[in-house]
Amino acid sequence: MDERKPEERKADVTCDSASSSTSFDFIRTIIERDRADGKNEGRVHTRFPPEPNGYLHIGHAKSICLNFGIAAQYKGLCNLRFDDTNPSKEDVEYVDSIMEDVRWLGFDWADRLFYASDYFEQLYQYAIGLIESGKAFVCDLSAEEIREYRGTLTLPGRESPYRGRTVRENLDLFKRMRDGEFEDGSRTLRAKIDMASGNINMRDPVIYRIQRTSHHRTGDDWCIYPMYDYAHCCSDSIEGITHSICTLEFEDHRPLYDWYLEQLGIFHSQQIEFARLNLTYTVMSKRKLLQLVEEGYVTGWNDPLMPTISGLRRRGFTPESIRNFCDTIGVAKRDSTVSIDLLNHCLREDLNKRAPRVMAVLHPLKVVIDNYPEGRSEEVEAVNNPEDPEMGSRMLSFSKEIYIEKSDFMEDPPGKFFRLSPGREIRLKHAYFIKCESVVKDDLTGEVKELHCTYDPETGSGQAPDGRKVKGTLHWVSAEDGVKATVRLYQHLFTSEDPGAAGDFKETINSDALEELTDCVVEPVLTDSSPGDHFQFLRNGYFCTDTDSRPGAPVFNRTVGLRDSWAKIQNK
RNA sequence: UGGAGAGUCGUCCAACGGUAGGACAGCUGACUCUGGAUCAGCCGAUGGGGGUUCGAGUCCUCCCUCUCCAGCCA
Repeated sequence: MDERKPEERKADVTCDSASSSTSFDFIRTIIERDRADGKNEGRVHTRFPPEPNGYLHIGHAKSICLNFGIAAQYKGLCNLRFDDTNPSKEDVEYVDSIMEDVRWLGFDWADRLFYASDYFEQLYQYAIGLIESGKAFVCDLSAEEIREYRGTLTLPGRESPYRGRTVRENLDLFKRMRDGEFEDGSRTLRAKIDMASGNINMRDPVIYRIQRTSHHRTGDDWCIYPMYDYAHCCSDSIEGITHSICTLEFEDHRPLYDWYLEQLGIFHSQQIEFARLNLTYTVMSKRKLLQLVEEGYVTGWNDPLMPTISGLRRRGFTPESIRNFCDTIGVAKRDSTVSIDLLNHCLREDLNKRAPRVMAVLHPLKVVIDNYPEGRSEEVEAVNNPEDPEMGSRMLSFSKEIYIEKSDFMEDPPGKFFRLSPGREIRLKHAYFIKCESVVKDDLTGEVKELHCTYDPETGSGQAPDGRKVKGTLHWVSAEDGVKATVRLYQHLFTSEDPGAAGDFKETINSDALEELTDCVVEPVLTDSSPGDHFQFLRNGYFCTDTDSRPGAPVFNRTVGLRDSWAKIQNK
């Protein structure tokens, strides 16, 4: 009984009295029903089946979270299986990166790492069975001819002239295909189904093709390789996969998936299709991502601008935030495009709890505190994270010259500007109130070069003894021990919410997506950070140390900005 | 009359035939040594027409719109 309600994740949701308000997505609904029916003895076994022909992206994360998540929820298993049936596009580089990314996301396939290529011999034997039962034949039509014979979406196809070969002849020819007697592309093994089917996948699909390409795992053992439709369902069957979850574009392939398993009479996995993830301002197809990499629009698969798992990781995303995002978006069958804002929300939610706060000035403006004693410096205490007292505090040194953010000063401010301006007093975070007394400008350009302020020694606690208030609190870095740093700011990679909508997606690439600031000044603690460390740069956003960072020359990526209500006011 | 699938707030996801709910975004306000966080409130949807029913987002029917499929890719 208990195992019928394994909603562990939602266990802490109030389940008051009779009406259990738990709702399942359509996949879990199917699984619940299957379990209730005793199908597969109640077993739940899924798999994540990437083709190693590119890096994983956030869309894959949705599938990974679904497959591994469902397995965990129902105390089942989830395999990692590489769908490596096309050696011309695949590479070990991708195999390695995929494993790294799945692990980083927090999932574990234990000892269940498989490759479709593990099953090549079994698949070959199955194919012989198909030939023997008259369900497959060797076809001598060229690729072009097959296309012609296939018909069109509205017109039925014609049967191959080789469709009537005897079992004996097919067996002989298929063996010789394997033995390498024929040219690449000269023959195929095809299923004998229905050339008039409205479903083009059923018009005698190719099962095996001849291709002399070294395979990254099987080397030159094979010169024939099975097609996806055939290899995938058989692999699922061999592994005892109960629920084979894939994306919507394979819906049309399900009849073929079922056909192969039925003809073969082997364990029948159930294919279930869901809508793939689309994100605003993002392209998600591996083909397009490959193009961005190969044509140099980004620095690589792990460019922080990329929606790849490795790109998001370098950008500073956490696995928790991605998993939480995948839970939040749910799963359904309708095409949808999730707002990138939701991803960013999940990110901030996580980082807000865990990222230590530090001060970093991105666009420094020097401030001289005229009444602060020359040569003196003092230590002030700064909490590391107001959300989590356990993260403790650190000491900062404060002295006569500091830097503040250029945008925190306006000579002639509009009404709702709460920051520094001539004659106005603000608070320096963790330190004193200062008041702007005068402005030093460049004679030629009029640019503000330096501010002269006075501080109130009585306000060291952050409060004024006389009770006077300030509107704003600014972050700052002491000029004396601030460390110079490079900071990379990112915008969306595309200027269009739907990059592919109006023709070529590359035309909507945002050439200003990366802005590199080389004159930033950060707190000295940041010199010790290592790649991947997360921080909140107070009032600026969440940042992480980049892999390009070097001792004495730190580099940070802005992972995501803070919600900025001042920016909203300005935009009105 | 090619086949398959899908239509619920701006966006995602919910709703045994029984008060259309949540999240993000947006807008107010409160609070704050981050214009952050937090809290409170507001805004806002069943593609259309018929039908069944005491009652329809849900069932039937007709229509409309959108997505996918013509690789020896996956």
